[in-house]
Amino acid sequence: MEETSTLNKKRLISELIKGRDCTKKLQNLLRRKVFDGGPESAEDLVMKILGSFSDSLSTLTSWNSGELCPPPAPATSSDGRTWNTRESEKKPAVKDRRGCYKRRKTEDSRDEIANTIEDGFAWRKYGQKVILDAKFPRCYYRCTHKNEGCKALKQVQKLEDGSERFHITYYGSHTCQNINNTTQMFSDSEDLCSFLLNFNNSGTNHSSSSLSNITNAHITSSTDQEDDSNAQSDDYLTSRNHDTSSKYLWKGMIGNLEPSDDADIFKDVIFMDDFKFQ
DNA sequence: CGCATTTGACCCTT
DNA sequence: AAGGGTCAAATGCG
Repeated sequence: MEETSTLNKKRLISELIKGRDCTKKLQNLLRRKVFDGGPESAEDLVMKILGSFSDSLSTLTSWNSGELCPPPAPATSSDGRTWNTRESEKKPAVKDRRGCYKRRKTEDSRDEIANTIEDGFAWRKYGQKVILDAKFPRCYYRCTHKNEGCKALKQVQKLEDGSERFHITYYGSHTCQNINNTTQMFSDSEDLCSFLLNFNNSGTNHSSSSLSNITNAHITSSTDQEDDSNAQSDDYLTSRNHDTSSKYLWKGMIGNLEPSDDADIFKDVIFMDDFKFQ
């Protein structure tokens, strides 16, 4: 098991380095506006980058955890639900199944670790419970627009690792017309990853919830940015106009490489639609 | 006064 | 029976 984790780590790092190198090459091509010809065309590079991200994500999903580090031991819940390792660790070594009751997981439920409980939606707290062996209570929220039929729920519990982060579980999608959640779709790396996941997996059957676990748990770097990739993100992203989103995508990817240069790269806006995928 | 939060009780699931 | 999830009355706040 330990060896597997190490191998996964190495593979992940390798893939990310490959992705970075390809992106740099692509950056150079874009500067020179060379989109084909040569040993590696822009499209080739794009495909390599996507492949790297795809492989990385596959590696991450195989870790089966919301944390960046691989779990010390396999943690599969008996009923196939994807609850965090932290939670399963708390459980005594399974005498019976009493107290194992969890809210049923649906297709559009997902976990995330965030620095703030703010996510751009209006929530109303409807309960708080002290959880067995948990240091902090769990708070229960429902969408303020419940009376309009919106069934979105979320649970918030502070992490016990000493940080000021929260474990947030979302249930259901917002069916209300909540404001402030349709802007800045790709304002941070989390949005970028969400986009990548949807884009890159559009032809596959990946579980969106499991993938969300990973992106959301791993990329929550800023404290002031809203997590508006909320429960509705999947539908939203796939239906969104790619002209705009792709621009942010590439800005995000390349901007991290050479911050001083990225402003020039998109003077001549290049959309992902300019390339042909599949 | 209207809305949000708190909190004890009850319900559901295992 | 026990723990987690939800309800709803009481309370607080602007």
